[in-house]
Amino acid sequence: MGKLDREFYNRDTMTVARELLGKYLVHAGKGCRRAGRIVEVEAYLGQHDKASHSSRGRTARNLPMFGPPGMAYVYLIYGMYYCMNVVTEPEGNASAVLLRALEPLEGITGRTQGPGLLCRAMDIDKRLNGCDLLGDELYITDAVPSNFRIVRRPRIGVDYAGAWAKRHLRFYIAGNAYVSRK
DNA sequence: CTCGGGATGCGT
DNA sequence: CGCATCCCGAGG
Repeated sequence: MGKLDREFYNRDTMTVARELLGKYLVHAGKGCRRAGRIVEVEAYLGQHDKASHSSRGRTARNLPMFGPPGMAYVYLIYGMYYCMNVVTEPEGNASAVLLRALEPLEGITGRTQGPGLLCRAMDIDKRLNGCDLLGDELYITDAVPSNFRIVRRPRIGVDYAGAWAKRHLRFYIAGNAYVSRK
């Protein structure tokens, strides 16, 4: 299974989000390897998206979002969990896809239903912020083809974002047991 | 510098 | 619904 290349990420964010479903997220750490199948994601559509961290312009935290596609944007939330995004679209568009849930494949002990648990189970934290997903530590690979239906729903936890909160930018694999908040 | 709140998850 | 727990980002 090949690693996804730069051009995969350098596309329309909703397309990347949908196509990430079913792919494999791999964290090859020191001596241990963790992997899971991506089953739930959310799209964040650039600076005009009021729910996006990039909506108030470039800041210290969201810097990776403004960089080239194919990089990881990892941030701390509520003082105790990390969330991982993959940066999409050409540099400067400040768009990304949040990885919300995985189906465990390899080396995973904890739960993976939800962005915070996903990062904990995959041992993903601030150290991996800005990491290139075309490198050898953290990356996403193609998967064996499988048929599934994709469900679209409003994103979780962004009620403050007005009209943007209503848009169906959360995507998940229909019927999958590892999807959060079904 | 202070201060309010957050792309969460868990227990009540 | 409350809360843990801490960093970010806005404002003075």
